[in-house]
Amino acid sequence: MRILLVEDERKLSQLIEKILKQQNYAVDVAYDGESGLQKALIEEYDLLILDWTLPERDGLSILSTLREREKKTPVLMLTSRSGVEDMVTGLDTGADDYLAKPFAKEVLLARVRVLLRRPTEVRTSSITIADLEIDLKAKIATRAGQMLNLAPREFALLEYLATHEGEALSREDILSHVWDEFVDPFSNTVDVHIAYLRKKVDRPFSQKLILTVSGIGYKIAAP
Amino acid sequence: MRILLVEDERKLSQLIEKILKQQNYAVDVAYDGESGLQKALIEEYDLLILDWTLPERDGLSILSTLREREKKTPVLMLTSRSGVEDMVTGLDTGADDYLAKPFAKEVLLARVRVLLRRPTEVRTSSITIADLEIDLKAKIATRAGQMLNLAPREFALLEYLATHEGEALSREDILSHVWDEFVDPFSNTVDVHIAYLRKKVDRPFSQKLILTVSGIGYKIAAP
DNA sequence: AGGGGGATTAAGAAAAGATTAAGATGAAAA
DNA sequence: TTTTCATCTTAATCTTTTCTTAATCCCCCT
Repeated sequence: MRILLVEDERKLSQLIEKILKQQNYAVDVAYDGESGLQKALIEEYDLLILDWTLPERDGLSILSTLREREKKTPVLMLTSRSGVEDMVTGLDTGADDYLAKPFAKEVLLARVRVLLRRPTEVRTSSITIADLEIDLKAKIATRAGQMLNLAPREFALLEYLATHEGEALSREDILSHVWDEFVDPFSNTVDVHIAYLRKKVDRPFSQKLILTVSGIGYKIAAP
Repeated sequence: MRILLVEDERKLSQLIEKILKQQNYAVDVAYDGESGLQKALIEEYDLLILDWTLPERDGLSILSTLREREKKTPVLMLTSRSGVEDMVTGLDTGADDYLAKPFAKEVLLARVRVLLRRPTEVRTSSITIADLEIDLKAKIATRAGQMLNLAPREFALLEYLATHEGEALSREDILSHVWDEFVDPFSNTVDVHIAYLRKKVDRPFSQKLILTVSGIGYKIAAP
């Protein structure tokens, strides 16, 4: 875990650096706002610890600049001010936490741990087959960057095929996974919906992805 | 945004409930640890506010049980203790923040905003989608610089949609995050409020941002 | 030529969604 | 406390989209 500390008071910065390094964090230190901002922009940190009052450029300014530039790194603001106003401003500008000086070593470390465990990367639940992309969360399918306007059942059908890419699926399989129990098992509704899907997914493009497996059923696969 | 408050002191819980509801949050309240835990396990909350000392089961125990069960809902711990020890314990058990009683209203709200904002996206207290801007702190929405006069529930609905930009949300999802536990789950009230919101957000403009995902629900997205 | 998949299409049925109006509710003002 | 006003919910009606049925077409094989 890599942490950038921006703090101009040498005594304090050395102390914090030592505390963090004892915990095996990789720590970079900047002693003024301008160089702190530069480092934060260039390098990829897991956490920034910013003092509020700094020479050149204060912590709040660094923070808002970073957020404008879409930098999502968690930020812990450090301050000697105890005013409610400042704290609210800091948090609303995009800080994730706020710590008033002086603080106990253990409190600092607990806060750091909270902010570092955050990388709850949201797994983008999407499937890609050749130039076809299926975003399961947004319920959007695109091919060659072009949005396909699929009806609910069409999307469900595509989703089922795509989660079994390359696998030949029987009509019964498809029927039982994409339709509910009340559907007539002798109807040709799967064929019809495959046709609908092809009209949108394959017809406008040269590469066909939805393939017929004669005597069996259908499958989807990159060529 | 739906919040569960677990606090046994009636005076305080009523006060907090009022403060939060003024901000258009949907608030459920539990007055002891056991029922609080049950609610937290069953319902989908965006934030839990837990008092440390509670009858039946204390806040820390609720927290650790939830984390064992893989519930990742953000947690704000409330406490009258100011001890460093307790705070460290709370944070390390999985709390995301910690607030010592007594606290200022504005501080509580700032903390709540931090914990409610989108974990993946840039952390600021406003959301922009195309020319639509939503100020989560001031509870103001503007489009093309023009102020939209949204009713409380309309704003809450827009806020929920916007924090999940691009994602198709089911009516049940929406109902459970924008309304509290006493709403009738079979009513069409979501549809109606979507219509209200559209009248203000989309109708006067050419680009439609609030989209229907047939068979699923709704989503908000830039075109 | 006939038969067995399979593909396609149109039309009506069914489901889902949009819109409104009216009454209920609840908070602020008088 | 009563009145007023904005907001919310219910329920009915209208509109749009989606789904299924069933008829026809197609193509390959023997």
